[in-house]
Amino acid sequence: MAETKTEKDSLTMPTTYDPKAAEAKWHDYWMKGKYFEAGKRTDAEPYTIVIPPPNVTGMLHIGHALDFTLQDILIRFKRMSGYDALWLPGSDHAGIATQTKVEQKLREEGLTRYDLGREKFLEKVWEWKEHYAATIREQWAKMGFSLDYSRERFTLDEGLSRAVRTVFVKLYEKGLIYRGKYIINWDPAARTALSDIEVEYKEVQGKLYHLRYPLKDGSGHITVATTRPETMLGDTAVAVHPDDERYKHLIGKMLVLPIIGREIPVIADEYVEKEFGSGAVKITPAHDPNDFEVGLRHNLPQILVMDESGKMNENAGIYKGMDRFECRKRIVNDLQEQGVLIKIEEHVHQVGHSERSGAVVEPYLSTQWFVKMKPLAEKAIEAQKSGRGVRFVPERFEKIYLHWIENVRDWCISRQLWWGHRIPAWYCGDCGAITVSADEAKSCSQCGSANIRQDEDVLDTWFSSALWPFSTLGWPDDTDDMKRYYPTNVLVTGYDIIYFWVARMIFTALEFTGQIPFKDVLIHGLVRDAEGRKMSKSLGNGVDPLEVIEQYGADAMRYMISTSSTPGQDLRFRWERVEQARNFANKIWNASRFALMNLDGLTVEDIDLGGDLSTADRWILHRLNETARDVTRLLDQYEFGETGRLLYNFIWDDLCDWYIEFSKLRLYGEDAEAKRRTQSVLAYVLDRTLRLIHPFMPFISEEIWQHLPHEGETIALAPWPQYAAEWEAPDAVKEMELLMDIIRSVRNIRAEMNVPMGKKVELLVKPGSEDILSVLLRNEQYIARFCGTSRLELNVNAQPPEKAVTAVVTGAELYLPLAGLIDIEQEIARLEKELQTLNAEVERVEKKLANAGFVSKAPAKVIEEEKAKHRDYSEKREKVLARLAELRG
RNA sequence: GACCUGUUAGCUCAGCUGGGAGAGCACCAUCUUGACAGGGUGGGGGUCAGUGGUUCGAACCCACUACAGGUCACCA
Repeated sequence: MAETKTEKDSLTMPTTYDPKAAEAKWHDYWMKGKYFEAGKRTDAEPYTIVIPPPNVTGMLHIGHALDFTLQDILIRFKRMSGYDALWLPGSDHAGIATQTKVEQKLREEGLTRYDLGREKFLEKVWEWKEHYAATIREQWAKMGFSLDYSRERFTLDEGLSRAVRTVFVKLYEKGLIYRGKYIINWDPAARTALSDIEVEYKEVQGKLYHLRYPLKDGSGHITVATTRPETMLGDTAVAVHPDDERYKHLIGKMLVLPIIGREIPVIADEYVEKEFGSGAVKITPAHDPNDFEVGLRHNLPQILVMDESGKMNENAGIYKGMDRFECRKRIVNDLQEQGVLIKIEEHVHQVGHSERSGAVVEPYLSTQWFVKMKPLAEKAIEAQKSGRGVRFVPERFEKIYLHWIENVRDWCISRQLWWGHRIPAWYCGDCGAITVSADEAKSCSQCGSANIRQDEDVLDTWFSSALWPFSTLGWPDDTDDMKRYYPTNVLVTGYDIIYFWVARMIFTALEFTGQIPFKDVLIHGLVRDAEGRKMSKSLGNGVDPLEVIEQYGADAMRYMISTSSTPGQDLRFRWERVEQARNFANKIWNASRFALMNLDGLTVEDIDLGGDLSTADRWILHRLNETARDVTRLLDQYEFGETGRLLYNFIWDDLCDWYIEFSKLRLYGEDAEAKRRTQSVLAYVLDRTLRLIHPFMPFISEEIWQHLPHEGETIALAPWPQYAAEWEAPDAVKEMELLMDIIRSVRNIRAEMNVPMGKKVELLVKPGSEDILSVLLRNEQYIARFCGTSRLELNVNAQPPEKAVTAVVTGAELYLPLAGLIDIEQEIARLEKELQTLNAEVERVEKKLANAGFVSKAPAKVIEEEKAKHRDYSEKREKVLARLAELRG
């Protein structure tokens, strides 16, 4: 649908860009056109990104905006470059996080999940989910993301749930999933198990309590130290090092545990370090991971002294029912009274906290499901080290990934929650066997009894996230999407979830698809506040992307956030930068407005870049060509910041400040043919420029592009500008640079000498500079325009008048006669300052060129450049020196 | 304790396989020049944290030091 607009359109364009109207309009238009649905270009190469699914816990924050914007830039870039681009959207059920939120809401109504029961509670969570999934979609729309909604997925939808059960069953059958009683990280607030990485260790100023346990035979005692005295209620031994001379004679003897009175043995185990503390360690197998291991080796009883909410249980005797921290206070008091507590030391140590609830994590003996990591990790390590792994950008994150996976321990995957994938395991009430099945089990696989009961627990959220890149494409079925779009091209995410997610996707993908899930992993940093602090609810320093959009527009936000980022590096959110981006959008808007006012109904068919183009025309086409080449290269390298700067400079400096100013004379001039050619170039360059900026600023580029002469329904599908050698125009570049040099030089003098606008400018050219003169003559009007005068005179003059200012330009002798405006002293001072800088430059280059090592070893190109600089600076310096001599008489 | 990242203009940051120090904001001067004052033009401002090394040449590579931030692992 080729359309041509007339200049009338531009009259309706206000002098500042109004993002609101354009944004709503174009997003609807894109959706109606289904431009982002993949699979239409069957002959094109696919390019796939699967979105890191946001949690349905709430609204998207500015960190999401960064992550998604980078993806949208890539996907739009690739779509325009001709790929069959698929950006697959979705969201994550986020087990603990979502359940906690809904429970919080219930609590406000005075209810708990138990009041509702599992089914009713889950209904509430689904309501919550629907609400936030819809909110998230609205936010995506506002940010202008080109997602393929026809393929949207949710981690708990039917297909993905089936993938989860399939993986569980297969791993179980391979012996890579097992159930067992181990020490796990227990969150007493959420009352669920956690995996190792869901525990955050924080440095805490605690105390080290030294306790004296008496020997049963009354022959003495052993001193042990602990940071958690309440766990002594569960002690079942005291361990010493087998070679420790101090204790050797006590090994095998019995101690009497104070308060409880239980008799516990002194055992020998190499785990104990002789040098630390007293060299004797109390062993609590049910409440400490190391003690648990020791307990297994020595067949010690495992005594739990707390319940699931962190309260002391019946094994704690008189402390039963007390909260664990309350109990600590009381027991310390009691131990002191009994003379057992002999010393309390201040002790700084790391204490694990639940990543979700913030509660102090309790190492807790409990029966849970685990994934056996070693065989899976080995495959992943092998793939990575043999070069068949994923490519991390920046590279350094590969080390972090490898370090983790090389040291990973078994993964606790069961959670005592309701919101999530229920574990597909059934226990037989008759024979006790476990039946694991991807489909609903009806009877025990061992004895056939129908008296079976499904495991109450659900799987860790990250278990389903780990399958995301392929489960979303239809796995375990061998779907068309799976065949076409897998493995995906790039995963874009923050460094904070490399362990949680990236690593787990890699090893599960290798295990189940035999391929890496994505070729590249682009790691970006975190968005921090203006002071560099992490954004958090408690600080209240978070930035709402919708507010940014409300104030400055989605394009400004996108441009700001994407171009402020360097791979792997955090960035600070500063409103000034959004403002700068908004101003940039406005600059584009106004440049376009100018073009539209002056295209006189030009159509696509009218655009003709052949024929006799002006120097400026050829120069801007050359610059556009270079810019397209560099932007393409930089985007392929994920250098968003550099790309943004390149486009900014090209648009603001080259296109607006130089080319558009140059074009005015021809657009306002009498020569109809020249005017038409310039209109062509202007329309063409603007069109291609909008395409280049479109991935960053989709709305404004579409809005303007639709007003311009164009072909096609949307700029989102317009072909990406390609570099073409035919647009190289070195001669035009050279001439433009000379002109710019002259103009800048004259402007500089104007400003320094306070020459008023409109004052006649006379340029004198020394005899012998005829080639320069011809360039000047050809561009007389332009120079006048740029120098702020309508009266320009060009003269050949061997002897400049005394009251003239020297414009130092390479290849020319230029003087501005400014009688009455300057005095000689002033000009001498100005020239001397200039001489100083030139001297320094010449000296630097001469030193370099005089260096034998440089001349013999540096590349020829570099030497040539230095020589050219030397000629340039020397020439300018000669002029200044000569002029100074003249002025001084 | 191990490792990682940073330290560049008053502020926030670029500087993409080593080759004359950049941007935005702020500051000063100036311009109501027919797209844009959210603008134009011109200008001031930096021993690129420090020391040593490699190199013809270092903000960039190597070593060490200082400071800031982070990750991981920890012994009761």
